[in-house]
Amino acid sequence: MPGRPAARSKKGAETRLRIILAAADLFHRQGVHATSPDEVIAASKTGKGQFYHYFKSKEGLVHEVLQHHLQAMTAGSAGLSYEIDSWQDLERWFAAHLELQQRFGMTRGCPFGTIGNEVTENDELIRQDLNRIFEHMHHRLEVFFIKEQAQGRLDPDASAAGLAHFCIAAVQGAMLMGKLARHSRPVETTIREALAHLEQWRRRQAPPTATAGRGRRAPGP
Amino acid sequence: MPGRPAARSKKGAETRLRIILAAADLFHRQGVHATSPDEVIAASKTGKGQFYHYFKSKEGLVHEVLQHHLQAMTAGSAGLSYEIDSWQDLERWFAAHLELQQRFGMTRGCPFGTIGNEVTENDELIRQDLNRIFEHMHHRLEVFFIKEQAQGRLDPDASAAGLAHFCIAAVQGAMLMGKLARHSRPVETTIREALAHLEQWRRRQAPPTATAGRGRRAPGP
DNA sequence: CTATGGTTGTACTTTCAGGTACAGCAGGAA
DNA sequence: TTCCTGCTGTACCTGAAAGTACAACCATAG
Repeated sequence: MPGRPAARSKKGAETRLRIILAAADLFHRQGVHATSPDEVIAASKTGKGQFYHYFKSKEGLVHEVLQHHLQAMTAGSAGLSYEIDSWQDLERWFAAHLELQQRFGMTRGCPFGTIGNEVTENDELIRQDLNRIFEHMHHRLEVFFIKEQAQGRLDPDASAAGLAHFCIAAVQGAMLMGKLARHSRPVETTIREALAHLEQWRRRQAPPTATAGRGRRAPGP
Repeated sequence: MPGRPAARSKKGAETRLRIILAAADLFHRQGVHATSPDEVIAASKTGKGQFYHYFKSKEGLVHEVLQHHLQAMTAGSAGLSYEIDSWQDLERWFAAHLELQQRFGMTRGCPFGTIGNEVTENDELIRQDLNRIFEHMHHRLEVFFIKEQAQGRLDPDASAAGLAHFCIAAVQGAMLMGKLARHSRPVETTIREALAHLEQWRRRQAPPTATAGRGRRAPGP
């Protein structure tokens, strides 16, 4: 039970949320290290009193921001939908990342990747928070792939978990490239290739007859 | 012509290099923002005098570190070979990233990705340095793919530039995931899928007869 | 109305990041 | 030798980042 992380009145909850949202935006724009409490305070139109009333430290704020993101993801209220129940949803999920990048003039990456790359060996708590976020994304994707396999719309030889990692990694890496290039082409082409790869696994029931083992599996160990 | 970026004596050059190498390692471990000049000075066994004698500011040091990396890449003296002249070389290139991650106990990502995600709109110089580094990697890969196409070992319909982006993004994203998960599985599986995707394009001359247009192309616009 | 507990604003403190100033040294050229 | 120039060490300075202290507010339960 930490200091006093929660607000006990409606007004307090609003203030707290304003701080979290302002911080989330600043973290996305410039990362955690480059963002000072004073900046967050200014952006959220609050004061130092409130800040340290609701968050025990800057690290505590980061933690709460990530918790907020995670909650938004699970609740479906995130800016980007992680409800993936069809291939079309999956394509939308990819496209949403491209749009996210474009929305900020190609100057930002993924909020989680931005924060994630700042993590060091001392930031255990934050690292775990981020890991949970990515595990959640991974889980959503994996479940979708497994379901598709069960429905016979995805090669049963495919590794659902592996494909999920692959999708996330492609998107994360692509957004980094796009941000550094200040261009959306890296994102577009990477997404295109990633989708093409999924397309390969898709609808390939690997009839045990002819084409089996013709190099379609990922190379073994 | 900035202050005095270059060393004029052999001893000076050694000191300068010690600082660059120490900084490169610290940046890789904990990022730029989390690394202070004092830390670099301590790690390189030098003093403030030397530091500001050879580098006009911390940002200047970052720039020089990246230039050093770029030079190492072009000279082939980087820890990781970017000479890609065969599919085996390409597999080695992927594998080298996995080894890099494992060498540090899965606690670090790619040095460039780590720095790259810290870049904001104010760090134009650094952003351009990083972009050049990634462009260099991209160019190496693209040239390889083009050559393979010329040799008839890669589908001429493939986008060499797109595949290059795809490879880099996959590796970058994978290393971020691996660092956050403190595990190498995300990297392994992502690399596996990426290679499987390349395998698809490879040796597929798309004989204009039978299999043409059977969903192998990336989806068009 | 008045305590009581949550909420808010302001002033202060501490530490450290980043950088300057400057003095001393070293080693080759003249 | 004595310069001259580059190299090295130390002391110092300034501002900002992070956090503390505390007083005042307000809302409402009793």
